[in-house]
Amino acid sequence: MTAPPPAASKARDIAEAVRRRIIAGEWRQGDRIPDEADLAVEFAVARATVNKALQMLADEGLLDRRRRAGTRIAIDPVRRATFTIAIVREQIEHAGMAYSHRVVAQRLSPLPADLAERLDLAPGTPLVHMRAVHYGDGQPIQLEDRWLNPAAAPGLAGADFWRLNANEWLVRNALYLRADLAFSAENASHRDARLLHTTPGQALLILRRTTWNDLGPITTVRVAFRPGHAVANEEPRRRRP
Amino acid sequence: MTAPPPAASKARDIAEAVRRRIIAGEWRQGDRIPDEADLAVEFAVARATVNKALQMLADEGLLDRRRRAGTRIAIDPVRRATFTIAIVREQIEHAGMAYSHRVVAQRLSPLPADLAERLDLAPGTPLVHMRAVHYGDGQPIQLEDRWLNPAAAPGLAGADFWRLNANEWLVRNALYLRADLAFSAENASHRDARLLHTTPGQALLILRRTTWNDLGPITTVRVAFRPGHAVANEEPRRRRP
DNA sequence: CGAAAAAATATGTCTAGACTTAATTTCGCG
DNA sequence: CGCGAAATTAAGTCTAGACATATTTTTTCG
Repeated sequence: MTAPPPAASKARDIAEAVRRRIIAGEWRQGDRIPDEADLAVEFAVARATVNKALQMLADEGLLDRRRRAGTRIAIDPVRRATFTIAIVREQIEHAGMAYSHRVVAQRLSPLPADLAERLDLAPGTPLVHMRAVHYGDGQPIQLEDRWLNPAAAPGLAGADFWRLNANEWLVRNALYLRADLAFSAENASHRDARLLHTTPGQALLILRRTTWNDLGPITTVRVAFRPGHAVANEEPRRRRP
Repeated sequence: MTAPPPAASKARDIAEAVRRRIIAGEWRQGDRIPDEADLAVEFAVARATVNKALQMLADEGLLDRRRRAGTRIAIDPVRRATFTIAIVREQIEHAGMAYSHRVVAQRLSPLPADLAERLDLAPGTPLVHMRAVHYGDGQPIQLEDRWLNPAAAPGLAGADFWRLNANEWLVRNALYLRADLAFSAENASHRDARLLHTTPGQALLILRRTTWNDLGPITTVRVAFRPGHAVANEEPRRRRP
């Protein structure tokens, strides 16, 4: 009736059954649930299958599991949500719009102090600083303000970001090991407003992302979405249709 | 030096090794990587262990796997990030502040049309509408504007939200099966500004969340964070210290 | 040649059993 | 009674082998 079921499997069925028991109040917050061996008998499966099912629920934050202590319903069922950060172009084209982008500025600049701290680099280190706007059907969709660390992205010097899309170049050439990201909101500056075709002061959703690899920080970027844009979570894991 | 390593295991080691090969460019975007059986031989482990490792990377979005077709490096390595939405009180107390909250309004109201669509209910259906402010050390931290569906939350009628924390009551009494959430930004209304001790027009980070169970939509809430607040992702999975 | 049928193959999932490890419980001793 | 050592327990992980299930590739036949 709504979404395609996430494919069945014994493990998923068991996870679902346990989830329902918790929701139905059969097992209550803080309670210990039967151990894997007992559940394996009840559901007539191998213990490994029960383990997989309970791991899923623990990853969601619904269960707390500890060796020897057993599995308990989380006292404060913190819930985790997964957001997918796709390549801008993909996003725009996926929405059926024609993609284009424009590089507004690009030059080697000394790193400001606030970013230096975030990147764990010395203030004043020269990084490539660039700004670009991404358009869908000619309308600005998002604005990126990016600092690139040549030391951590070999080949960067040769890349021509006036023509290429930095986001895409990075995704293809400088995969990262770790990423920090955070959502916040800011009032549009005059520059933001001009580039996004809106008015100064307009509330903008901001995504800041910093990525790292073995060689150090690769890049930090501030993405400002066009007014009204929302970033939503994806449903559990959906297998291909 | 940075974060505690996410605990070792053969599966995680293999995932890490594969990730590094991709990052090092040994295997390139779109390429097929060796199949599970070969990797199992190479790493001298059982195939199930390789399967687990590759599943992890596929969940992250780094790999694309298909039966018979094999495993390929994702062409557009979409990356997924997990955000944890904790209970406000927990969050505030965790930050070392004294928690308090105040219910600003609560009454049965007919559901507005825009929310009716989101909730898949008939417009005008009477739901409980409430607004509350959450404080840390007396300063407003977030503002919630919530609509509750008594039909999906048995026991709601008896709950006293003038004293209890709705967020917490819900978490403890109306666990959900599905949640939609989305981040956006809005300029503070006069009411937002008054309740959050800020000025109208100030950019606010907004989180909208709607939860569902078998009986239908349970609640939909608009959370406005205090100006400057950012919501960050958590690092991969961190086991307890 | 082209379409339908058959074979091959890589991942998906499960099982039974074993060993490891963190934590709790029990026990023995001063 | 208090404390530390030892036993116990439940989850964490791995293995070897099996079967299921999408797909792709090959073969067969009209």
